[in-house]
Amino acid sequence: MRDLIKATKAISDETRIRILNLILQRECCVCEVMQALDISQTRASRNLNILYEAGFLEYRKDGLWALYSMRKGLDPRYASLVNAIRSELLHNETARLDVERLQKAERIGASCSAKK
Amino acid sequence: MRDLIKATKAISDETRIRILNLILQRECCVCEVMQALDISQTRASRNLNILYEAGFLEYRKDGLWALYSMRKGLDPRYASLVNAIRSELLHNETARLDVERLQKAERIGASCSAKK
DNA sequence: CTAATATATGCATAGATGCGCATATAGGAA
DNA sequence: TTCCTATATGCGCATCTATGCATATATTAG
Repeated sequence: MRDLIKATKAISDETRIRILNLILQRECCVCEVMQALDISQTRASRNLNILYEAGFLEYRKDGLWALYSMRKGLDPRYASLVNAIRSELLHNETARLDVERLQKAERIGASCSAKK
Repeated sequence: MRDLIKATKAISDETRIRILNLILQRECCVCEVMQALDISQTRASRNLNILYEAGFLEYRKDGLWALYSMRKGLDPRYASLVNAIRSELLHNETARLDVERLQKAERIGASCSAKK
């Protein structure tokens, strides 16, 4: 019960739904998420961690980069939550634009957008 | 997006998951929910309304009683959320006891438990 | 009409949540 | 070592959430 509540809490937030949308496309690092959603580094990092803690994401380090991807072998219950999100996102304009910006994002960190 | 967030927020709460569990069994009035979960009238009424506003429940009045039931023709996205809950509840002891108490509950109102 | 009863709701409050700022941490480069 | 950079995190604050208490509303009985 606790886990299910944690999972549904995790996806009941617009920022995190948009992040899941990105990671459903491909593995992302924190700075790519920042750029694609145009949000702060803190916000990207914290929300990625919440999705990770809730059981949706895998995490690995590659040098300075923290890489998040969809967790393999997701519990069926969680999978149906992800499916609900997936079908929601199909016709969502914000989600489409986020993915578009993700394609242009570079794997450079917070300092880049800070220089703007 | 707003609707999906509203729906996932609605089910990311233990009280409301337990309420859904009852109503998945059968139509319930507020006082039956109070009795089965052993919670206050305010709490039962408010959480039922949140589930209703989120799109999970149907509402009808029968005399003094407010009757809530699962909404027919639930959007497929919502249905997969409900399925996640359903499979969670299958092996949940609290949920089992709640249903047991629901069977003993009587359609008498708040004053009953207030008299205790 | 009045009284009784089931439910809804305004208000106050404790606790949770989201996020920015500043800073800590960790890995790579020189 | 020292400097740079990507990410994580402590702290504070504004906002949201859940709930109890008291009361309002609505329906039925008499």
